[in-house]
Amino acid sequence: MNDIRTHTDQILHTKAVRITPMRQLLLDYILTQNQAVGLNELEAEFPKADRITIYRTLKTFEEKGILHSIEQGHSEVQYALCHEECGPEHHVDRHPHFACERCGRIICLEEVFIPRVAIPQGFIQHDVEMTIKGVCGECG
Amino acid sequence: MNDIRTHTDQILHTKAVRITPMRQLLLDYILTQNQAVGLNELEAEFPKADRITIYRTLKTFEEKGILHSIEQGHSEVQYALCHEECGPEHHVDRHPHFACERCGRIICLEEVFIPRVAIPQGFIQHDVEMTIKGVCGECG
DNA sequence: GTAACTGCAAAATATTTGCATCCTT
DNA sequence: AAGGATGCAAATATTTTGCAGTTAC
Repeated sequence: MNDIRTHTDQILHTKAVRITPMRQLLLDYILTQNQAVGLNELEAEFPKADRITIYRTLKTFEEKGILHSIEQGHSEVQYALCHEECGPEHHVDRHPHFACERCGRIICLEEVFIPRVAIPQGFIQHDVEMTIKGVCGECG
Repeated sequence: MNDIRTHTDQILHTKAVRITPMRQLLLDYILTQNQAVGLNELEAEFPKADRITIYRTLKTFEEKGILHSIEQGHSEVQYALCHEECGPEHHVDRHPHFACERCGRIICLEEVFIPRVAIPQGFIQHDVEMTIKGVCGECG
């Protein structure tokens, strides 16, 4: 327990994000999940917390390189933990995401490398997003 | 001009979608674009058309395999033309999309093949979505 | 002390459904 | 004729901004 808290503060400190109770609370929770989380889930998990503050905390975490966002489909944006090297204006989360059609979970496939594809002449690539849709191991 | 109209009707007929003026209008327009379109663009292009009808037309086109949807980012869903083989419950639009950070256009990279990546044991893959973000040839 | 964070309010944007009427097949 | 499409209305969901009070550093 204390380890998690310590880890949380460490992350916040490393990424130059002010340590506040709200941020500790949210990051603690996200660290225990091994799937991406969305705003609605966090709001349900912490009913006392203000929805807008959670929203802005996620945005801050994304901007500072603690979380990365995943666009899953016609629903809500999901957030998952970043690599350690991520920082402001610098994300290296180039792994695919798996979106389960049954349970709706978004799972980071961190061990899977996204192959670089050829883009047309004159185009500049900054980032890639890859989402695989199907049925996860627990639902299959 | 007549060629486009004929082509439009051909597509509608082939994909078993009833031919109506609204659908001809929208599909005609989409056929002339070589980038993905969104609901707002279509509404602006056809001010007399009902927004909800456009919305449902896009949904129908997607369901019947005429258009496929692209989730670009924290904005609106975009739609682009399908391959000919696409039909209800059967999409084969497995090409990457390029999202330009300057002009916001979504361009289908139809000639680029999405490499198949390894997914964990027990997972079943149904579909892939890949979006490359950067600067397009015209903006670079 | 200062800049940043929080909570409350409110708005802007996007997505979706109901229903009566009209149109395509 | 019958089932599907359209337009009007309205609801739901999602994302975003403003501002005053509070807090971390």
